[in-house]
Amino acid sequence: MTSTYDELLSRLRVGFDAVAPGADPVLRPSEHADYQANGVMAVAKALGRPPREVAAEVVAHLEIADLADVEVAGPGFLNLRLSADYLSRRLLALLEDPMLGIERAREPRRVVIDYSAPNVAKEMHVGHLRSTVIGDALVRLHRLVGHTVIARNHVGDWGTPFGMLIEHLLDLGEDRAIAELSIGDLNAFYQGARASFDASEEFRERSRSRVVMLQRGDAETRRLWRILVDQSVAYFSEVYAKLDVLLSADDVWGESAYNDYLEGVVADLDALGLLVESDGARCVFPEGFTGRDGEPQPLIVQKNDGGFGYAATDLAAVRDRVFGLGADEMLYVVGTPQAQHFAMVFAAAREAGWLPDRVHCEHVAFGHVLGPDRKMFKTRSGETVKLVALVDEAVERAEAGLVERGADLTPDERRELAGQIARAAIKYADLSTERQRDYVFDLDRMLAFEGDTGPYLQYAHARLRSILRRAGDAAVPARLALAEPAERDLALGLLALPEAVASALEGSAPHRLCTHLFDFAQRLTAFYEACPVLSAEGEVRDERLALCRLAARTLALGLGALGIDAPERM
RNA sequence: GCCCCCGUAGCUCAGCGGAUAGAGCACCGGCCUCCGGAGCCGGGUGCGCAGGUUCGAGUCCUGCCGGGGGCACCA
Repeated sequence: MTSTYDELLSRLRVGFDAVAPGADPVLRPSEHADYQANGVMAVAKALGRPPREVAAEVVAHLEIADLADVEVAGPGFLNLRLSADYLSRRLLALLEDPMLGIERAREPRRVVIDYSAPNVAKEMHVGHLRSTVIGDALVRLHRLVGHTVIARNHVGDWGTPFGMLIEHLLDLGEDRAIAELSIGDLNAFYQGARASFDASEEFRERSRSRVVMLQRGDAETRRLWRILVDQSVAYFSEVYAKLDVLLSADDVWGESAYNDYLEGVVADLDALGLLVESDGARCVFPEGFTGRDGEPQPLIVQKNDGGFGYAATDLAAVRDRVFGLGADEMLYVVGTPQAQHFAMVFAAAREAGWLPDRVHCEHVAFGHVLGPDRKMFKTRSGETVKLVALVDEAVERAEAGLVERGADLTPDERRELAGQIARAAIKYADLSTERQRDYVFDLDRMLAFEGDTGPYLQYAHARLRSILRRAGDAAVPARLALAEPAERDLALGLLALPEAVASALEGSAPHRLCTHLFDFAQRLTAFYEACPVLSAEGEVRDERLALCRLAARTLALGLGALGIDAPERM
């Protein structure tokens, strides 16, 4: 179904084209009307004519009466007010549309989304939260509109630390090591390895030679490495389940997956004449990057010890995703400190011809999670905060809140609901701020049932479901009159969902959908206030129930696209 | 030294070059025997500073100030 916005836009284009072919109508939501078109002033300026005269001419060429009334306002704005007839038709169509008016992509793309990326044998911590949650929302949003998404969890499963980790595994004994890892005590394991490494020259020596054996593909060493990876991935999967994130073990495509291609990357860069040896390292110097002393900035693909830098892995991954997976689009959901690295990798890949212009490639960068002191979020003792601990605490507080409110639930139901509320709180707080910004992690605020929070939106949905349950079956009205302003405002909110989804996708910006859903929930409270539903009669009751059904589905679908559950009751 | 991100109300944050810059929280005052009060209404001259571009700038450009981050072999 074509969205209201697109419908209006294409009608407006006809009028603008008649006066200034190709001009952008600049269609926006409006406080002064339902929508406004701001393009007239620019056109008038270009033509050297009075704006209001141009506006009148544009309006004269419009065929839009079945959709909206148009009125010239101020210096030359076109104010559009959707007709009652159109609104009614549109809402009736939405009742039949499982997508609620959201357009499926005309040309579905293959989108590779790289996110989460924890490290093997290391705890998942608050630093992985944003990548995981934002990545998950982007996966869901792309799938919603019909793109094919390939999730890639670029797990850190390779590199020098594995010598130390494998030796520690041997020192502990396999059974005990597995026991430790399987209960998710990854930090203890890692710190144990670290302690031995720091304490013993003999251990360090073993670790170094173990790395060499690992890189050479020694079978026994690989088997031990595999244990570390498998145990860790199993643990990550538990964390993803706790967060209700779509990632599974099948999406794990760690750094090691590209090992076999690294030499080829270097050889091919060399053959292309892009490789420069500098201080013993083999580097690409992509155009336009300078370092500390104004010198060209290297992207190190092979270190002076012969090992491959992570740039080599990332370049191999780009090649694999473009030519192996046939990606049309690639999103890297990685923190903002990596901005320069990715800019250089993408630039180098483009220079090498591995990243064609047709492939949209974007570093979806995000800011830090801050503690109450506005510094990097740490525990009181200064340690990084485990992701599981974070979620568990949120669940406990949500459950305590349910107990306090005297929710009529069995303990199992209460636990389940507390989990849904806790995840909503954490995810929504993360998703609802513009991603490049840092945000302050404040559980009390994000768990609140009032204000711009996940639980508030869940509540708005549960309240609608409650009304609909009590209403029983209702006839679908033949027409929705929208006699009350609050009904009309709610209807406009329903119609704006496709724009919000499109906007979130366009900017890889889930917060735009969050903003819309919150705005929509506020329209709902105004609607409740002005328009009793169950006590209304006849067609008015049917109409309001239809609006409630659409509203409930809008919230459920919108929250779902963000990875947030919409429970029936709260 | 160079580069990137951020700076909007007391606090947390929206704001796609358009009209009088908004919301939530907190605070104050009102309302409601009403489908879930987890509510509703009212109360506010705040876009870091200075230039510039533009018919129009919180939004774009330049410089500065403040915060965070990056700049050669960790990933």
